[in-house]
Amino acid sequence: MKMAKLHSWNVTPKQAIAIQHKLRDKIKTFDDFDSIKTVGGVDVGFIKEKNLSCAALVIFSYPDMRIIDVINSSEPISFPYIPTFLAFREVPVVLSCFEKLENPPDILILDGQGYAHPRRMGLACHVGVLLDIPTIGCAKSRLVGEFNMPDEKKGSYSYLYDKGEIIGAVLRTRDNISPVFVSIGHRVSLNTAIELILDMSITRIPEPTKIADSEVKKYANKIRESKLEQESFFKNYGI
DNA sequence: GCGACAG
DNA sequence: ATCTTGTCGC
Repeated sequence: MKMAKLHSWNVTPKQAIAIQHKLRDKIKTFDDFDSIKTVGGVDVGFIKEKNLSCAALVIFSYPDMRIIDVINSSEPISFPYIPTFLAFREVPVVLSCFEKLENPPDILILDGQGYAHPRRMGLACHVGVLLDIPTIGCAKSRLVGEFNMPDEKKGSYSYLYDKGEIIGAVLRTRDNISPVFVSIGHRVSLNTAIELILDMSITRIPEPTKIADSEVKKYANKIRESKLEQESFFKNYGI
């Protein structure tokens, strides 16, 4: 798909903050999409020895949730892991997956926070705004905000608050299993985000994220194996 | 200054 | 995230 003019990814934390502040005004906190026919899930993995970040973007038909496409890509690691700057580490390789895609999914689920971020610009918002597509953030743990534990029953949730503002929801996707943290990314309301995540969850982690996670691990292992091939190749040629 | 801190 | 074996529980 076509990409808009992007900002640099080779930045200092101070520049990263400036970028987050600038992009923050572009977030659409309301539903802005037509009927959902496809949903996507992305996840990123790292191979430190090769300084590579790899990603898997899985596209599903909706609501039947059949896998209709799997796209992989890898890029050099360009940024360290620093809380609140996750996007600068993971977005580059996610975008390279989208460059290989003709049509983006109607909704994209990311493994991390969206609006539930100190500057309201978590991973899901960053990807959503840059590609201008509907996104939802679903994280396994909290970055910021206060909340009361929701009831143990699947479907129950409580709101995540920060500085007097609702920034997301703590949602139970399974009975008696630790909740997930849902927040909007772009062009989706929080209520819709909660409903969709619940609808796409069979186990604790929503299917798009779960499948993307297994796919990226498969892909990363393939790259690790090819490393052995490369080494033997050099050996065979006496390099 | 100290503690917290998505993946 | 990644490194790693067995093990407790539905």
